[in-house]
Amino acid sequence: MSLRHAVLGLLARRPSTGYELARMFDLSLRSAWHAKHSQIYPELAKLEELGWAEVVSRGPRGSKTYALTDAGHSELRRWLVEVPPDRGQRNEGAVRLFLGQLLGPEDRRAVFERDVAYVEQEEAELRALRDDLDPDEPFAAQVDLGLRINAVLLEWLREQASRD
Amino acid sequence: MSLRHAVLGLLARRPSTGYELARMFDLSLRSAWHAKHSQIYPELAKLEELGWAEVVSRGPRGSKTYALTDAGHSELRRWLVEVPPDRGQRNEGAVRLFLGQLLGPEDRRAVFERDVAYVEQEEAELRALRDDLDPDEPFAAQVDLGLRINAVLLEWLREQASRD
DNA sequence: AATTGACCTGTAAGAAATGACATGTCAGAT
DNA sequence: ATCTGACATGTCATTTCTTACAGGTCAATT
Repeated sequence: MSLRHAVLGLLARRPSTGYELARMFDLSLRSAWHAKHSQIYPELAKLEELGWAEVVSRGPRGSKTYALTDAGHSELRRWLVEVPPDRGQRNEGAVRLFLGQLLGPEDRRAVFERDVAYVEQEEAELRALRDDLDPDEPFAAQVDLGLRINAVLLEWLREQASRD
Repeated sequence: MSLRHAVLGLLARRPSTGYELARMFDLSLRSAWHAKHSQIYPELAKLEELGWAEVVSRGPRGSKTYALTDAGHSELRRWLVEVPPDRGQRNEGAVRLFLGQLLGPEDRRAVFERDVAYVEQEEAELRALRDDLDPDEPFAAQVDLGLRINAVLLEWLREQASRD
């Protein structure tokens, strides 16, 4: 299960509340993993039970900020370094790209143009993110990768949209 | 649920048995969606029940070849064209890339080098696939996209592995 | 003073996915 | 003749994920 280690990894970046983690899954991590708050809160409880995270402070609205324990840090490292990655993925957008060839010319064009619009918007968001990021923050490399992949995807989509 | 439409899409490409579908999920579709045979067989039964697919022939070892019905084709088209894509994805490899920044220089290098090796191998497979593919087969464009994304990923991974 | 919207945490039923179990066929090699 | 490996289909218990329900706080606007 990757959710556990995704949460562990986000907490390693900075101590957070469940609410903040939910937002991170929707924003920075959205092109890698997705999780709802209804999964996150029980998972935080589980991490605490395992001794990998603990509540380090409580906010005025009942919020609980979790941080990794030493055991949590070493578990995260162990997982990243020693556990062979599970390469299987679930990506509906990619399934659609794969199946786009089945459509007739008009439908195909419409579908690819919809995707072009989406990727363009994502590109704008990534650019904005990069521009107000400390350039020597380590996370900048990941944003850069996102931009590069978006660029080739956009080029390919445009080729497909203008095909026939 | 995308599994349903992924199966529908594979059957639209060519009528297949559950066993063949399972292999396609492991091979051609592996970077987009993953499904085990234990999910595929019940799904085929469901598709038949919905009237979207039917058994068109039976092989000597009890195999059943399914094909789309007309209703199945129009459902697939409807989904591709009219249903807004679910952009949420699950990709453990991407989570790991995202979290790689948390590691110390040595661990990070080892992890990125493992990924380089994996992507190189995948690249070789994609090249082989492209080379024995009819160049005007529509599927060739998808293989090409895979190769382009692999290329930028490989470049980025090498940069990361040789950083510091 | 009331309202709105962001913040904040949880639970529970049901759907989807995995891993293990279970069974059998057929072709080719030893 | 036996064995191995690919072919082939299914079920079931458990785990994971989604959707819907449910409740409460606080700051800023009206």
